[in-house]
Amino acid sequence: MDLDERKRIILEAVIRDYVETAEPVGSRAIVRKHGLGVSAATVRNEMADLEAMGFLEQPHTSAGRIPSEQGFRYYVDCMMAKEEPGPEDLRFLRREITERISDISEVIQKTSASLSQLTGYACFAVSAVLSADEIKSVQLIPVQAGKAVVVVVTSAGEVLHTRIDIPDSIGAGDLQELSQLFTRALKGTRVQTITRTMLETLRDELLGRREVIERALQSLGDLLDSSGEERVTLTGTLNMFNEPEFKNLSKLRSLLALLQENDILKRVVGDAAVREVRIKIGRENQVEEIKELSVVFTDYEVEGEKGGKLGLIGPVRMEYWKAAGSLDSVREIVEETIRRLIK
Amino acid sequence: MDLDERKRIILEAVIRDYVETAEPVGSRAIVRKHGLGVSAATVRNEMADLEAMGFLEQPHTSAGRIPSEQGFRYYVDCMMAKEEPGPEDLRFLRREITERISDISEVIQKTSASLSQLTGYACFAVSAVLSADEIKSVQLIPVQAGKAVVVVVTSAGEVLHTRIDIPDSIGAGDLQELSQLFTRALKGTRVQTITRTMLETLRDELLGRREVIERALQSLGDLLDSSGEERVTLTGTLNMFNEPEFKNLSKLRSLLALLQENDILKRVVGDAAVREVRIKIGRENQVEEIKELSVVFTDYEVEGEKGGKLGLIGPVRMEYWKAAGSLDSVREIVEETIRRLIK
DNA sequence: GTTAGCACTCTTGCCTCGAGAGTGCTAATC
DNA sequence: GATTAGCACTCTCGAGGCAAGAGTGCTAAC
Repeated sequence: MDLDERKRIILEAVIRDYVETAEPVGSRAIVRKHGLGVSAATVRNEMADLEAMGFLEQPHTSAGRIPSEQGFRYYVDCMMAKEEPGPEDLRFLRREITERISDISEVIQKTSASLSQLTGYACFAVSAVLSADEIKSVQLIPVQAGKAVVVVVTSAGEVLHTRIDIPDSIGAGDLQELSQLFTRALKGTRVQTITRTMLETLRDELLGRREVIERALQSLGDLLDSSGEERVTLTGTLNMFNEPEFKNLSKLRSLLALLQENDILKRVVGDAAVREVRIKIGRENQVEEIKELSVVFTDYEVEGEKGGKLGLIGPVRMEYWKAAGSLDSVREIVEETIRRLIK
Repeated sequence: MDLDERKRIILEAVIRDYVETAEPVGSRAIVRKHGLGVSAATVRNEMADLEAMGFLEQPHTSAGRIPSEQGFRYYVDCMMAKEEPGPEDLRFLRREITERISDISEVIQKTSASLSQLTGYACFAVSAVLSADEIKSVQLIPVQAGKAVVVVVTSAGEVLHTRIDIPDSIGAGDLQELSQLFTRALKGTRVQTITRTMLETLRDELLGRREVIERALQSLGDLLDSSGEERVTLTGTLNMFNEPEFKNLSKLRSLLALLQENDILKRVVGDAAVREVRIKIGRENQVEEIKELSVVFTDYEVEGEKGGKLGLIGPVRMEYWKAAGSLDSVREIVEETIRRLIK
């Protein structure tokens, strides 16, 4: 479906004005603002065509037009130029994301926070599972009679830990020895590739202190499993109070439901990792809860491997150009920052 | 200011009905529901008295009465009986808070979540700074060339960690040796009592590997400082959507502002730790942002020492009796659980 | 001290009406 | 054939009016 030049200009005008004002856009307003050398009547005819094609719609006769989801889709696919953040904003992002950062989850956290602040939309991040991440150390630290803490440190500087019970017969020296055994056995192994079977094999090799090993291995397994879980961060939801579409509680509620249900977001963004900005507009989202919202998101990679996801959530009437541009810039920054962290 | 029996009954009736329905309560409704052997006209006279005393107010002539903040205050101070959760709910709380818990912050997290689920209000927790908590181990783990992670484990099973840069000249063996030195020097020391000066002294004792030690001590100090920070957890804010007072966005917004500003809550609850349920109703809160909300909170202690705080946030029209009762019960459970964790 | 009765007040929902904005259509114009 | 001016038409939105409903305050009787 191709549009001639004038239709494209009019479609763009409607979208820009509507995104800005949240009001239906009339033919007069368009000639007044974008004065394109023809009269309002001509614009009206064109708009009627665009409506017939499904790109515009009317809330009621005698209101102006608003872009349909299909209209936004066409614009996003065929006409839109991404808008990168200005130099000032880029400096802000770079500073927030890279400075005073000590591990990856902090990078993600800061990225999400600063991105939502910058764009005025809610921002989410699905954390990376870095397969390049290797185990560096496994320690069993006694903390009280009968209790110890298992601490795993990875090359990215992530620290996983959990408590276990230990029999009284095991002393501090035994634990230290065990720590060394574990560390030696697992050091250099990629977190993702450690399987339960590997741990089983390890158990067989360490038959001596059965009980501790049993528990330690059990919780090690759990720890590593949990590190493989994708964590979801969501920030800036309060921004949305400024959007007029959230005056009625229904959309607001659907948005805030995301706060409680991590799974919704994971379902929205799916598994594919293409390192491009993708846009889902309103009902294009298969997930019922957010059919009234739009999601703009992208994947980041580290050392050529799949990382996590970053995205912005807003009303259908969203500044897709800015959202997409910001995500492009931020992805660069995040990838670089993480690369430096784990290298 | 004393009230005779009948006024007390009427005040209670107004409060109970209003809390339940969120509608102004009329004289007829009271005789119909609580039939106290007098006519509506008599109740009207009494209500006029109560209004004159400042316990009730009218949204407008010819609506029913609603309790004023002062009315709630009087009720809470002089008449209210706390309502503990039923056995079913207690079992739920105990299960949620005590089972499958591995460290204190998890206890707090779970407590907050289950309490907000149970009461239907938003729940917050200001984390404990446990002075009984001792350092058990300090480890320096090399993760990449020039990078190491400092891991501190305490007797309560908390694990603090941060990354530091190390000069290339320092090998894994050196770091291990340092770990032992640090651990030996700090083991058994209470986290709270470690001061910068102690760390300075330690530095002087370890003059040998200046640079690493410098950095390690620096980040150790930072780590311990940050562990002394009170962390704030807030859960169940979505519950509030069900309350009719949040139909207009202003109160909702003030509530959700808490999500972003931890400090607000800290300012509300202050520092005093009296291990009693305290109630702040509406404008009694000095903090501007939540003058339209009520806060019910308490402190918990561990081994006779100040722990953290737990509280519920709701509309002024709140079931104070249930909130207070639940907090009493939950405090018991939390104190016991933490005691078991650190002992 | 209590109650019944009644006039009064205020909200709420519903209706109507006019202003305003924008359209679609037709006929004239370029 | 595309463009435009003109005009009737439609729809929303806010204001104003009205009746119903709920609850009160006051007075006079019990």
